[in-house]
Amino acid sequence: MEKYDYKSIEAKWQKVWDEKQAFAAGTDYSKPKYYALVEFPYPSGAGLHVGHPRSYTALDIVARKRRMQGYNVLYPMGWDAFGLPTENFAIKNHVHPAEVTKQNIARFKSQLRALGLSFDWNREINTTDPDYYKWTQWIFLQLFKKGLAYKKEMAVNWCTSCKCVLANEEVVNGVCERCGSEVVRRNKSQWMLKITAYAQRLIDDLDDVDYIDRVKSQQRNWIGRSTGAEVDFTTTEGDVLTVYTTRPDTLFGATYMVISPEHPVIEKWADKLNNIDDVRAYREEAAHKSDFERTELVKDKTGVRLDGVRAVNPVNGTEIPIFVSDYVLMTYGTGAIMAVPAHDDRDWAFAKKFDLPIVEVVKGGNVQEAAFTDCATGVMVNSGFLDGMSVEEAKKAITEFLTEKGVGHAKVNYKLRDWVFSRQRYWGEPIPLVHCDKCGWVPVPESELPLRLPDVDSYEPTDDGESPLAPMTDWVNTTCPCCGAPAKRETDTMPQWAGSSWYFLRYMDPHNDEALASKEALEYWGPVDWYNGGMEHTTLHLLYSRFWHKFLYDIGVVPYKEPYSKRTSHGMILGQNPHSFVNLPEDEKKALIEQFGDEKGARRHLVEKYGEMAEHPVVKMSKSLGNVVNPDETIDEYGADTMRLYEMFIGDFEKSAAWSQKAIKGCRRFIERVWSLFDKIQPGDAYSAENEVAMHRTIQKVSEDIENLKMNTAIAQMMTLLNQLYDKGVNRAEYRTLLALLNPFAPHVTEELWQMLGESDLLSLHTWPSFDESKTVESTIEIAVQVNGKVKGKVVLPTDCAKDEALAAAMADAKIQSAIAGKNVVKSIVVPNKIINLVVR
RNA sequence: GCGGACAUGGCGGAAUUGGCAGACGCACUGGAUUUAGGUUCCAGCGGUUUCACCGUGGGGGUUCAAGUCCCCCUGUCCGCACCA
Repeated sequence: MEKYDYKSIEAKWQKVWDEKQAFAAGTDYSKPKYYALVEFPYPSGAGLHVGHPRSYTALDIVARKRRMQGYNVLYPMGWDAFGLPTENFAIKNHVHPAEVTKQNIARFKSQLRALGLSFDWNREINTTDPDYYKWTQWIFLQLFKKGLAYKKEMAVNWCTSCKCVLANEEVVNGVCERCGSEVVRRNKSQWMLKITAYAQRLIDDLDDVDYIDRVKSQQRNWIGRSTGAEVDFTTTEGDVLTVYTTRPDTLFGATYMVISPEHPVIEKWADKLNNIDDVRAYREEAAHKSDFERTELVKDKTGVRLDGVRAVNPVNGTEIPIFVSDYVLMTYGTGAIMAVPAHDDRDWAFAKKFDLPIVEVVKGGNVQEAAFTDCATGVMVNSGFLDGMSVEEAKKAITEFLTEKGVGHAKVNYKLRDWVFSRQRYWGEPIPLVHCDKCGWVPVPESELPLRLPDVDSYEPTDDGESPLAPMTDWVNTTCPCCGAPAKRETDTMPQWAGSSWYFLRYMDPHNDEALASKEALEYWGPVDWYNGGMEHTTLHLLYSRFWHKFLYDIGVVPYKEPYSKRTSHGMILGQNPHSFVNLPEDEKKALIEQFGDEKGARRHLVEKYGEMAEHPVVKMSKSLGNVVNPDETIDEYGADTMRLYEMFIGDFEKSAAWSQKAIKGCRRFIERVWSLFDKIQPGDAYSAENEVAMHRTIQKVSEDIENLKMNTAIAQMMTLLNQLYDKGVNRAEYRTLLALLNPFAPHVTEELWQMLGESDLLSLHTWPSFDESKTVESTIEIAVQVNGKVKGKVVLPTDCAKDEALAAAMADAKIQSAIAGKNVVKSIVVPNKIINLVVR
């Protein structure tokens, strides 16, 4: 038999699949459909990362299995190509971003093709294609027409390096998610999308979809629903200050109030405040703090008391002071709180610092030492008519009381904020709106879409926060579609998340120029049956696209309320840290130990030299560490089949895993052994008696494991089977089944071997093997026999044999007899087909 | 601080959900083939004082039986973070 020549085999079958259009999704809508989806990549200049194929291969396996099971499968791929890195590269190298995008896509595409992924390339999409973003703009216009897009002057997150506004979701620990630079607050007029209008539905409908739990809980957490009450406090100025609280039960314990530095009432009261200068100074200080500084100082509370105005507690008439402090946010609730230091950690810290009274209203802790925040066990005290109630009872009673008196009511709040939707950059979808002095903001007529990005001389972002499109007067100056008067175009563009918020719909009917997709296609293909992607998109892309989809559902464009039936998530592929002690070559380890006394000293030295990360043997791949694994080289050295198999075998799919240049060899050996087994095939149309159970078990295990993304154990099972076939012999029927099971994982080599068997059809489109559950069990089974819980012997019994028979066989065993000799068997447990345990004394 | 996940050989990881811990692979050790290296094949591979005992981060508990269930502790990772 010839040598396993993976290079020519892989090239050959990729060409055949392409020529035969083997993986094109069919348009026969009477067949059962399956829509498998992976997140389309941002085509960066760095090319494909070894992390990309982990997700793509896993769902490729699912898609290939579904095809073999007879489904009409849609497994598409495209490009999320708008975005800053491309624009920055274009600026630096004086090329048009469209040109950069084209080159990057070409590279990505050839890399993906080399992996043998069964994408339907006829349906390839690109978010920067005007025929695509025409519909992104169209959806935006529908949002605008329904009042869900609005422009607002507000404090926004401004990345000092990207010179661009960021969404809340793009700010991580006070710095830019993308570039890590400082993010500051700036007041700017921005387009906003009212995602908050969908907050409750985005929570509720999670009950109807099959997402892994951590995705659901992270989304719920991000939306942040809380229930409580709004309470009106009158003030000595007569104005009413409304607060939001989740603990209305503690109202009797409110000993002061705090308002946010941005609260409008401050300027209203300016004349009445004896210390207005101090208050203004404090407000200025707070405004100039970056998000980073504000979160840095979490522990230390600052604030200024409003001297001259006091509030009145509505339940007991007590006059209480009002403070300004930046621990109260203008963007949540009403921007004002009632402070109950006895039962809230932050209020407690503030009260201690400013020496304010702490009044216990829920019994159960020592409120002079720490706030008592437990809601489950406490009993109300010092609270008039609430005394003696539990916290839950008191919440209900006080809310009813406030409602009756007209000074409060139950209220639900969400942490979720509206989506800041404009960016002051070039490489994004133009926002299709025109501003007319007479008519205000007017949509570009739908017949004029797409509104194309004009060519500009400079893509440079500007320090004053204007879009690079702003100086393009020819483009900017237009006429009002409404009244014909001179008007100006919006020059901001959409954020990168726009194009990806609906792309899965376009795959269903990618060439339609009359609608984003036809009704029939939307009805047939949707919703996505299985969507896999990264955890980092849980609160961004995944939430945004659910929002857009619900909106499209509301206006009758799509016929179902959730876009994705099932969502799973893969772990990252990490690299070895070359600076970590355990990864050093042995001689270097020795040298360091000698130099610094012991391993501890050597490690300390490495931490001093390279920082804390030296203690982590496994880290993210990065150019600076030189631990980036190049997929092209890996495919060149081992082949795509080996690479696919290894990425699936590397570990638990949901957890991050470290790439090992050594471990990949095991997968290559496995394929070589499958190849070599070909020479040992005996004739036979049915499984041999010796292998039958193993065959059925393997089919069952592989079939089930694929559904649960347990690819590592599916492969282990096939390896076990292969070992047995080497041991016990293999016939044609067995070999055919092995090839079919392995095909989704290693499609090229199995296709080649299939052809070598004399088959003329494509294995990729052949039927998936079936198993008979009754044939997955052996007729006899070896059972461990324990004495007092310790294994003392083993007996071979017929499967499902009677308990007394099993017990008799165990007692007859010589080893067991000696283990229980001279003792009394006081109890015997027989679990059929599992274990026998004798309790002796 | 709040929420979630996790802890098993030298390493990645299995364990039918309470029933023989360490499947499968990597690395390693011996042997065979080979001029040699690589490849391939055979055997071994948790620990120890090896006819046995001890072993799933540590301590307690439930049970005939615990990696798996309960309580406490320690550690790691992730998400959110002054959200009232």
